[in-house]
Amino acid sequence: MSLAVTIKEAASSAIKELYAIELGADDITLNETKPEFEGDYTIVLFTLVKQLRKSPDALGKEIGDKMVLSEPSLFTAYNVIKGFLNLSIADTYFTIYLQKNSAKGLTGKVTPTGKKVMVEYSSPNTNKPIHLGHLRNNFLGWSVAQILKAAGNEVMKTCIVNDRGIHICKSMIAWELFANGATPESTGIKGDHFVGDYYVKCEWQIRQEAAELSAKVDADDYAAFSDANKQKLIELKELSSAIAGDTDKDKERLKKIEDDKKEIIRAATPLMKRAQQMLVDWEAGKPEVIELWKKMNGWVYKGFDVTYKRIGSDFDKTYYESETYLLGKQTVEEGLAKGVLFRKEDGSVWIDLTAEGLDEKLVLRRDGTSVYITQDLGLAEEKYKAFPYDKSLYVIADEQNYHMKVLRLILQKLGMPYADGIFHLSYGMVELPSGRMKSREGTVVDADDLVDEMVKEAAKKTSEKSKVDEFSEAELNELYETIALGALKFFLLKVDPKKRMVFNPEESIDFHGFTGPFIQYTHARLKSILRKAEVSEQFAIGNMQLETLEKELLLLLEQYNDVLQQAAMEYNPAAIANYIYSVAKVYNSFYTVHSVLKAENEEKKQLRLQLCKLTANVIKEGMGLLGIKVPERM
RNA sequence: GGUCCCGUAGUUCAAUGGAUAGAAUAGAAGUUUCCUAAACUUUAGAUGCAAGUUCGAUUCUUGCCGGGACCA
Repeated sequence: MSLAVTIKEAASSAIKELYAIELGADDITLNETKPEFEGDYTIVLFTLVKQLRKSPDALGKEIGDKMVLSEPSLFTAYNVIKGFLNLSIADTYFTIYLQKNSAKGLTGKVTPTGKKVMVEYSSPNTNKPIHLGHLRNNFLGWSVAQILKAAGNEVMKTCIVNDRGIHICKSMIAWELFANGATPESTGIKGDHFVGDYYVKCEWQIRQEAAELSAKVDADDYAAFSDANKQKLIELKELSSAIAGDTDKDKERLKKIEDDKKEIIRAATPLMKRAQQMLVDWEAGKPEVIELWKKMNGWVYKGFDVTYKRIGSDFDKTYYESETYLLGKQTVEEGLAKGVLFRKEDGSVWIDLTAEGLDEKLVLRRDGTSVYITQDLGLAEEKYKAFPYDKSLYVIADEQNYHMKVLRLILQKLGMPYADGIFHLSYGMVELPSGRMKSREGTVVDADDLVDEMVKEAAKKTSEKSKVDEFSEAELNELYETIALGALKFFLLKVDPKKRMVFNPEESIDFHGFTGPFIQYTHARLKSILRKAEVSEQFAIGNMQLETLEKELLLLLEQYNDVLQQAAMEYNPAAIANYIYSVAKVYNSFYTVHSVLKAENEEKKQLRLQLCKLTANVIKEGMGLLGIKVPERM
């Protein structure tokens, strides 16, 4: 049982004895005591005033007296200031804790919850390489899965690969047109980048064609368009000429008209038509299209494998959209039978979510083809069959909030037993100082490039510091990777997932302060000490007096399990990151003030060695939860 | 037009309704005969605006202003 819980229970039993009122641990507000006051933990008395009908000061005195009296080995003193009851915890509590825990690692202590949790994350598209935004997703998903495992859950990591669709066809078309049979092997370009380049080429070409078509449209040449679209374009033209365009509202309307026009023109370009046709051929299973598709996706997967391995993402099960995109139609049928869904006159199927404050939502087109949400309905079913979960997390960016809300609602209305367990772990987008990353404008930060650059930076910094002269080249390279990825992962995980964050390529690559390398460095220093002296587990340290910083450190270390539980409950790796950082920070302060190897006496030395060992363990495990390795030396 | 999210030092991030709002960076000033100075110490600097609930509000409610996302 953690110290915080122990204190709460002690308080609640004191209150019970004093006032014959039963309070649960949750009714007691417990904080760490602010440094300017005497004490370690603080009970906020205001919350108790109403129920116990006494002044805060009187309550503090009575409860404090009672607690110190009934558990003298735990509480050594108390004071009451302005409605706060500050309790001092006996040093022996910490020394005993230290002795118990320094020897063993911390993992495996948690009791299994018996709960199954599925975590879906990463979910890449096979038309472009992984970028910075994906990295946040990958790190977050992996870390949350790890945290949930550590908290005693059975976890299954899944990935849904978006391997079909019009965007995939675009890369294929461009490759056919421009590649002359080139391959990743022949060019030496990583497969995912290779394919991504053709996607970009295709987009670029489409824009050229669209510009030409647009000029024709402006000259009233509609030869390239169907009658219906010709009509629409003419209408749009008339509409826009009717708008004055000087107010903001007008400008907005004009922009919308312009966008509609662009969309129609884009769709009429030869390349878009070809891509559309290719998608039809793909769905029809046309052999040469399927073959090309397999070949190009194969290149992409080879590239992804390299990146995934490097950044440490892995999955227990991978779903492919090409295999799931037809799913969900049966679910729609069931929904119709149950009357949850309804069919409109044109044959399309909808769900009415107006009662929930949302709109009507299309779930099946009138020609019977799927929309995005159709297959998500089907995939949800598949996932539950494969792993009957209590919770199913979808790690998806917050731009999908509406979509995920609808998905969950539909499944709930259909009465699916797993619907309530669905949770959208929504995270904010990563932005650049100049704003949102846009692949069309080429402002996307590529993951491979970014990691390379950080490795280079890590190598430079390490050679400046040079405490690893005896390392082989292979060991050095491993160290650089460890530091670079440590910096990157920590940077992306230290922020609350829900919040949008800004990545500044120049400034964010930092190895000082609140960063991964700072913690890695602290760990290396710890290990350096531990290599120089034997830690004797048998040594009795039970009755020693603690220095302020020793106690402060132990107080923090003792909270490890509570923090883990909290992080698991909130699906929030940032809670771990913040905690580990404060551990490292306090340790560094301790390190400068007190010597371990040259401690005042042998007992102190042993105590501090054990303290070092426990600190190193906590740092290693905590960083492990974030997917960050800590080096033995750096 | 509708729904949702976000506004905290110059900048990037913290803060289960609790005490004088924490860090990091950038700025200023220091600390290497001693376990790794990627460290440590000192210093200055912030809750968008206006009401409300409360003993107490960065946190909850409402309105406004500003930024973003989505739906149509």
